[in-house]
Amino acid sequence: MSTRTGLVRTVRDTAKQAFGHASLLPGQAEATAALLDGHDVLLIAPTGSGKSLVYQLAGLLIDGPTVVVSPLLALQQDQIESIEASGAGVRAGRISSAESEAARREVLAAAADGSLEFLFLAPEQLANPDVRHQVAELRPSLVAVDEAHCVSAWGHDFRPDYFRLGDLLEELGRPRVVAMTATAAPPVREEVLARLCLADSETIVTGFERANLALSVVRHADAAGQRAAVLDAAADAEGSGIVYCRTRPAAEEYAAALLERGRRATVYHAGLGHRRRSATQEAFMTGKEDVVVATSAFGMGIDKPDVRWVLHAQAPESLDTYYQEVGRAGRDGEPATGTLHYRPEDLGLGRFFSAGVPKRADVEAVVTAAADVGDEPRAVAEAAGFGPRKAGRILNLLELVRQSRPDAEPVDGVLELAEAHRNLERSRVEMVRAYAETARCRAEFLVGYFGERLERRCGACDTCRAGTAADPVDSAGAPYVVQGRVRHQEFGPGVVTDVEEDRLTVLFDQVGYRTLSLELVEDGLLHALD
DNA sequence: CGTTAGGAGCATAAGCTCCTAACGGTGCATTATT
Repeated sequence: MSTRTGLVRTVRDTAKQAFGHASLLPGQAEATAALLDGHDVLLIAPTGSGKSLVYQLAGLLIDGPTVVVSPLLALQQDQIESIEASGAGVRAGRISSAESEAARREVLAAAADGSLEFLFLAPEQLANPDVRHQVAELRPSLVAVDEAHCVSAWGHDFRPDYFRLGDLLEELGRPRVVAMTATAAPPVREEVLARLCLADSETIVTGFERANLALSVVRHADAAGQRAAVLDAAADAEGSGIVYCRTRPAAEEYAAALLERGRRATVYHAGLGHRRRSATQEAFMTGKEDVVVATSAFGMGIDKPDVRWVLHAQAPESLDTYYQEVGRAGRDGEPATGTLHYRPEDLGLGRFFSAGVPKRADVEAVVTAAADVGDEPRAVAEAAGFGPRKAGRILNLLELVRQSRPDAEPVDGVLELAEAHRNLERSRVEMVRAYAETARCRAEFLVGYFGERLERRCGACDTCRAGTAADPVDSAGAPYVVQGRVRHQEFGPGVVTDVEEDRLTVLFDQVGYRTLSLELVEDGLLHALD
């Protein structure tokens, strides 16, 4: 009997005694036992699969307080209430801009005397030196990073403190870390592991397949036809559903048109104010509203089991986003649909939103400022005369250059890294095109994008039903295998992410995803490394 | 990158074309006003 088997037994006993769970879901015991065994863990499991229980169990079983890093204040509130109502008899609290100074002192004092086990905060709080030092003095033994894909998705520019999270956790005394997310394609996994410095870690992945979800794509030639088709589909679809739009005006417009057609529809986006947003979410959760027409703001924390359909009025920015959004349909296991209304022109928005390469002069200004005033982002922003976001992004890139290529000239290094990142972002947009235009099984394609393999085609998507989808290629014995390292004469090193009969897709370090014809590659253009 | 709103030009005038400029997503925290 290994110690791991004994630890799994301990975890199961605690789940039963403290939380009243007679059995655990796939991955829960395994992930918790790995933490107890002294490892960091990257846990990739769908929403509703009980990721939270992993850090809750580990938090109870490991001495010392647990810090939970969570991106949204509303999400933190839900989790705190759920812990305090769980029957485990432990307290949870948080530090955020929504609490008074007195409330913050009380929470810190309770954590220090051991009466509060779980302390929630956003990365921006840890970026504040005062808060960070106070939290470090609690000697936290475990850190849970919830929605860990944010490190990659938001860290580069939108919320740069996510990018520094690994360094910030280092200053808490390097506690054990469990990073949790519902989706992470290989480059996202790699980035989360690297940014959070999870060296001696275990990655635990539970199923990506959603057998009850029928995927389809409707292609449009013009915007008017697209709009009409979206409205028809959303007006007639049975049960509750979500319509995803790319812009706020589009969401407003579709919601109004659906209301006019007699559908109980309401709009949700970040321009609407907190009160109205939480009212909309509540109305949707309780079934008072049938349809929510939303931007990507409507997402994290939405766990309504009986969403019957998710409809994308326009192409999403990436398949990572798409899987998250479409995955909100059919959590109850009953049949559900995910339909993408696709017009190639809509991919242009993805290009626009992905960050460009900064100007050389701006990079030079930040490098100079950092040499003068140090690495504190706010100080650098002020010294360089930039806004915090612009300065933060360049500073993040500079930090990466220092870590990965200490001998490089900093300005050139930053520009090269920014270019590689832009290439990756653009290639991810191209993967949306590839998904929309594929003749293969949609589910197989999507699951393959996340580095997993579907043994047989789903049988439920539009291409399977139309008979165009072939069975998955058996790559055993083939020269290129999924996850294998390769080197291309022009594009450099990369990892194979997909193998088809006549072509393969490779994620290159420098240029992102590329789909290559096997025929063209045969003349020594691509070499398998091992 | 793609869409659209608005102005200029044309010139029987009204409405058409052409051009340009502006706009487009996700949230933390902080700060100044009611």
